[in-house]
Amino acid sequence: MPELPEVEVTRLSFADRIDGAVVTGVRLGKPLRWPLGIEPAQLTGLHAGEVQRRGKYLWLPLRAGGDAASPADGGLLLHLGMSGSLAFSHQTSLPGPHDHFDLATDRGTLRLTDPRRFGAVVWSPAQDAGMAGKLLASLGLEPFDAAFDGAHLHAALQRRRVPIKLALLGGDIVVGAGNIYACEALFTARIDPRTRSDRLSRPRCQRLALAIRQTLQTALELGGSTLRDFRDAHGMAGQFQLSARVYGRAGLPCTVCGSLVRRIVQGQRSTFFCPSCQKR
DNA sequence: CTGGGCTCCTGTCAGC
DNA sequence: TGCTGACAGGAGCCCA
Repeated sequence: MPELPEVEVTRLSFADRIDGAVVTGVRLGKPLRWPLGIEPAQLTGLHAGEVQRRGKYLWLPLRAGGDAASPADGGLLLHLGMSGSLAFSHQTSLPGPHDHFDLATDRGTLRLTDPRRFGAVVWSPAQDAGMAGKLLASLGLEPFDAAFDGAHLHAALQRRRVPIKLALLGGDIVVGAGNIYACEALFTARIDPRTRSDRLSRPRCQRLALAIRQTLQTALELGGSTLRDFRDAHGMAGQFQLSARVYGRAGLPCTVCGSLVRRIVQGQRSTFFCPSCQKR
């Protein structure tokens, strides 16, 4: 589920409220992708800072408080995997079978619900150290970073021979576009998802860079996509899926030309595209 | 280094 | 109604 827009919508929905909260306890459910990496009791008493996002990861700084740096300082790196969602609420119900992490604070409880458990909550001493450092190190540019433009995309793609759709999903060139938004951005840029990355001309890379930004921006404004169960930390569903032009529309007419949208498989994942609008 | 394929786990839905 | 298989928004890891 959660691609950049959903993660950002989630972040925005609780960032103000958790900033400054003091941890009062931690509850763990079933194991997630990786172990927490710290004794849960050691988090009690730490002060939460501003939640940040990097790609599809969230980083919640936790500090001992006071002015001086403390050996206890660090933070939690959170990832929603395929089916995760976060809720931050005062009145937290009894944990259900898919509630695998609760961070109780004096301002409410941050709860990760994740049926498939591909998500993660991992302690690191800093964003650029430990497990977080390792996971974030290989990420590509943020799509809204000024440095991400057609020239950058073109240069990066020159070194790749995989189909462009897979290069986008890789996340080491540009982060944030997952399966839905990669399909949608390629449609907007009128590029066939099977096109070899190194065959894309500079003008087409320019179009694609713009399309990626535009697609993610629109999704953000619509509150993300809710295909099955995505909710932000207020429990709100997203609306982007209603405006998807190719994703999930196999066999339906293209909204631009009327040709039937096709579904193919790339890297064991579905790709949707219009064979008429999108060129190699 | 690149690229391809597998894997983690559970839920849902289509088809029989 | 019940069973089976396909498929699902991510991405690390192993191997050639």
